[in-house]
Amino acid sequence: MHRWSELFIPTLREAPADAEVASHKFLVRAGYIRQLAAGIYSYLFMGQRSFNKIIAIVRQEMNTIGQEFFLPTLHPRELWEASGRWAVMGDNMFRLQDRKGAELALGMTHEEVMTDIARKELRSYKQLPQIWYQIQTKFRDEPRPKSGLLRVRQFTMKDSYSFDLDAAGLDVSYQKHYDVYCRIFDRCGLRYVVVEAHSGAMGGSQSHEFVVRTPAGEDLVVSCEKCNYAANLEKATSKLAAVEDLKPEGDGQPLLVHTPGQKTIEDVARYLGVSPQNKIKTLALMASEVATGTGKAQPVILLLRGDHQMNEAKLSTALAGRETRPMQAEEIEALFGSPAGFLGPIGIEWATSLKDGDKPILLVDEALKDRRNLISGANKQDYHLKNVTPEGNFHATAYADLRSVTTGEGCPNCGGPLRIDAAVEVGHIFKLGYKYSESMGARVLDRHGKEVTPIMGSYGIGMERILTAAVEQNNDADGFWLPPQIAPFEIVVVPTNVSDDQLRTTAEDIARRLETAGFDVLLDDRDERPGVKFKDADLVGTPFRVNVGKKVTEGTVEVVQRSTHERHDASISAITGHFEKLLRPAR
RNA sequence: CGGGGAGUGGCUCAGCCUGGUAGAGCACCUGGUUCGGGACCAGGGGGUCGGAGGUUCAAAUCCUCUCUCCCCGACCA
Repeated sequence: MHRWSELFIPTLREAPADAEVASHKFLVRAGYIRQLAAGIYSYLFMGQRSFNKIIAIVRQEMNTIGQEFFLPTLHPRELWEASGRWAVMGDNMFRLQDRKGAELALGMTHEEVMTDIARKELRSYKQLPQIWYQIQTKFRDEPRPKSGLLRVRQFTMKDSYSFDLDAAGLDVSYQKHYDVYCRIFDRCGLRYVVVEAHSGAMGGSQSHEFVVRTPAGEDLVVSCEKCNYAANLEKATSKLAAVEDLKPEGDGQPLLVHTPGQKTIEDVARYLGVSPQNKIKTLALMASEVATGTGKAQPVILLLRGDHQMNEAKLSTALAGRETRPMQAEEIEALFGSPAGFLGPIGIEWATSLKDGDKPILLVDEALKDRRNLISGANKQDYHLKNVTPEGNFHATAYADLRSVTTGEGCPNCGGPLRIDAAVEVGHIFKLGYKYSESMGARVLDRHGKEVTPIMGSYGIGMERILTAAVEQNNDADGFWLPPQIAPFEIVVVPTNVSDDQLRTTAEDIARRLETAGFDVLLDDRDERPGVKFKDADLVGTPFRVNVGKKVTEGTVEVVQRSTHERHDASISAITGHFEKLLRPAR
């Protein structure tokens, strides 16, 4: 039996001064975790107990579709060179040398190791499909760890990898993961949403994120108030309300107007008495191949509607993964012959395709397509141009979706209003395609004896984020309560006074019977005043409490539901049946 | 990496400006009273004031350098 008096559950009255978000404050106060360094945490008894329950759920569900492995966390450099990611991962990868000076990395993800096994072992289509997973520590040297366990440098991930003969097979593996992830998060008691996501540095074609809405989150998710559309902000699109174009002025050709000192979109719009929606926003960037840093940078000019924001993920997609940085003042002068603030697309010869490496690229957001008589910078200090019409007065290298959706715009499916919420990403599934199997040389023979490259998927769950998200979703001024499935204890039994023999022995008896019935029970046998015990019980995440007090003489105790503070009397003799109904309703 | 903030007992903080015997509350130990929402009384233990260097008769306090942590930004499978 778990007796509080003998356990190490170091609760704190006050939150540590450096904790900001609820989950961080409460996990520390409840004695679940302690910090060792920035983004590095120790799990104490209560934290590890909850964590083990989460792991058990994930393992049990994953075993229905895949096979559990356990891969090394120490990776030789050569492996990462093979996929090309030794350079790509940059400072985010922890690196070290062995005694011989050979270079190693701490694993931040395991595509390389899994693919290495696949390329050495898989020979025939008859061996496919395969789904391999592990629950393992990952190391990422985040530039800025934050928010307690929400963004850390060492964490535990369930990562899985699928190998299929063809795209149709990948669809099946992907869907299996989708379904299993839903079961996992359901069983963990999370309120989550699945959103379309940008596949980012992982590459690949399709991707979904499983996210939990909370202000503490770092992701922004867009969802429709009317239908079930949901997408990460990096991916979300919207329908825009029509904008009325300006009337042409003069002969309808671009018309120079003096705008002294008016640099920002808002300034110019106000000065000229027009809406920013009738303005062109011109952004000047330099693009280069990721990682090499050696290839020459190519100018990329972005045009957006004046009131829109550029979306970096979409830009990265439009540029086929090349990375960008803002142009420096000298580079702007050299290309436009004008200082920033008065830039525009006219008077410059643009590339006709993205491959055309000698000329600057002009990427234009789709929201500017078919617009007329816009106002842009004139590439001349203190001047702007009126009557600027895309394809009439300049030619885009390409049109693309480059802007971020904003609240209230129309859902792309149904037109309903979109909302944007902060969220924590707890799971992510990717269709990787051939990126790793191709670069690392995994091949099998198909049924015709022809050599083919298996197609891959990769799938991750941030294990501690399940705990963190649950705390973010279930807390109040006094502490938090976890869903019973992932709580370190389901029930805490609290005798109000242990020096009263009857209360103490009754509490012991109740705790023992509940434990025998299969519940995780914590008996608070400490010689403390009731108030102290109640406060602690409310703090440490147990969803139910049994108060063993004066009413034992009547044969009853008090059952308190932590989430609502609702309390009701229950008969001592029928206490196990009582909790069977509360906690095991399905049985 | 840019900007901001903070390091004083286990926790939360005061003291620093204006240099002069290191403090409070909580926690902890002992004894007693108490016992349904973080009790009270009495006694007690515990601090290289993040580190190094400097100024000074004298440094938690002033100066220089440095380390660490937190927040905002950049970044982020």
